[in-house]
Amino acid sequence: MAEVGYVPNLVAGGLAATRTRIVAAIVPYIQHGVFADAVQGLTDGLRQAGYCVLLGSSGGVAKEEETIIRTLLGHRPAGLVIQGANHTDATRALLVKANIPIVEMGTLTDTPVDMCVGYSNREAACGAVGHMIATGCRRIGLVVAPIASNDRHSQRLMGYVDALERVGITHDSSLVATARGFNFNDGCTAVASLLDRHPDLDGLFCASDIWAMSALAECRKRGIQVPAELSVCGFNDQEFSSELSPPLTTVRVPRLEIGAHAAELIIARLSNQPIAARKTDVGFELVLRESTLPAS
Amino acid sequence: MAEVGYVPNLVAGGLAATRTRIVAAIVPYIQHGVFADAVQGLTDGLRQAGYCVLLGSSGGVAKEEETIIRTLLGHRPAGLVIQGANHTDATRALLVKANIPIVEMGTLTDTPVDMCVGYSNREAACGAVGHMIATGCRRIGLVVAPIASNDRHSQRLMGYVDALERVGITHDSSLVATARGFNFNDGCTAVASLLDRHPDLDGLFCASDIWAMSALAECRKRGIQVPAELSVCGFNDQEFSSELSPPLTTVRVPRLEIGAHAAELIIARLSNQPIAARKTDVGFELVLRESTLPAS
DNA sequence: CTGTTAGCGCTTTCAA
DNA sequence: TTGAAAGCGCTAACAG
Repeated sequence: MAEVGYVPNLVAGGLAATRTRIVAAIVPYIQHGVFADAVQGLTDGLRQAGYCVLLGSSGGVAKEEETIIRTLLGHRPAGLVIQGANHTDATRALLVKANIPIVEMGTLTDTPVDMCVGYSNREAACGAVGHMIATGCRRIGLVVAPIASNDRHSQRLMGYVDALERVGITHDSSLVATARGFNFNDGCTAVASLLDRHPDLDGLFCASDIWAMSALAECRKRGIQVPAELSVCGFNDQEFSSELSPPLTTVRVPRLEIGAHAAELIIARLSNQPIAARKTDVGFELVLRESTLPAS
Repeated sequence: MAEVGYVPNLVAGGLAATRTRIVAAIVPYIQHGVFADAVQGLTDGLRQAGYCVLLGSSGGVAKEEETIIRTLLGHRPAGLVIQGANHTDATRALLVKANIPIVEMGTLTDTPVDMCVGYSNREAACGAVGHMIATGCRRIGLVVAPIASNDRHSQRLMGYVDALERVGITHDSSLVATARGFNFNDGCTAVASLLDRHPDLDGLFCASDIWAMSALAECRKRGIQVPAELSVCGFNDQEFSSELSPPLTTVRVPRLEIGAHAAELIIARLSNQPIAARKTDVGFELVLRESTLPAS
């Protein structure tokens, strides 16, 4: 049969069985290394169990996310994986109503739609900023994504504030710059405005390595010594981060593993196996390199 | 209707209409920035026309690719997009028989299964190596992917040979190192073996920026000055490439645009619009930075 | 255990 | 123009 080149019609099969072998995945940007890694882990994990990934990219816009989810759900996926945990009410309702296994990735929440696998963005950011404080930084800037539309980055902002308050530094919101997107140039714009407004900064926490890369470039341009004059810390430990000049201090998160674990959770649910926990903490690790001062 | 939270069953719709609004996409690695960019362009372009992307990752293995394509084709996609143009005979037969619009990305071939959009890997590599030769390099190493399974990289190898022969240098195959995968460490291994065997190299062309990043790291480790002692050139112009130390000379290719154009082609076909050409050359650009000697 | 039949939820066609 | 009916190609449930 296979010799004749027969390819079974999975659409008909899906209709008949009222369940497909498709899992929907929604990420803000496929291009972003962090999400790409998670999708890779997810795809590989699912493939072994015979599932395909139906991919959607929201651009980080909640309303877009809703539209995409509606479409993807129309294809009656057996499960759904999504980045983050802050969705519109309509989205949440849609997800609940779909009545399929759902994994929210990259964050931890006590109220997942169904399951979540990630790490504490707040604690990770607090740890990173805490390290900068421990090495003597007192005036620390922050570059984040628009916090209204990005729960992980709003958590990182909270972690930043936590670390400051812990040592009695009051949070100055003018030290926070919002980057428009996850591109090098978006980071440059944000960092430049921060550096213009606050020449007295002695630390800069960039909630994405790509912006830390922008920061290093901007500092080079302005003749600011890193870390002597300004400590720079990133987030994600992307592959290039150790190769920047200076090598970047950052927070390492198990990106591929997050996707792989999401796949396991979905598959387990689909085969009626028990789930260890609705919430899986994959942890994080502070990677100390040369863009921050050494701990004394 | 939408207020009640009704989500139309696209599976039933697909069966009834005998055509879905799904386009299959197969790339070697989702993680690799180049493919992620192409998939992003594709996804965004298709979404506007109401199509979703069903994603597959082959790991660069031809046999895997075949299996994945068979599965994806089972979902009766309206079109299919795939990286590269060297497929197994069975794969080609499968694609032809599917009788849907197909775009092969990232390469140019005179015998596409249906359509292709990309650039000449051979000419691009020839241009890059030609530049190194023009700046005085005579003993140039090459780092590529396994050429048997990667048509784009085998084209780059040909371009490398072209450039050498043009100035009368005979190709020495011991100067070619194969990197196992597209990771920093894979590049380190390949570069290290090359540097060990050939301490007299004065140039190194890495067919992927990630390996050029490895090369810069390896040179730093060994105290080799770049470009004074060894010129290094990459391929792809990834976002980090300008931020390495020294900034990397590389070949820029319109990654996002390739995906976006593939989307346009598929959509045009699906709406019975005429296609300008089966073969679209999106070109490339040599980006000269500091990891190669200045042209004198 | 094998063979048959009734749908799955839509689109499309054809009749009213 | 609107409405009814016939499938799309499978799976699952049932009867033999």
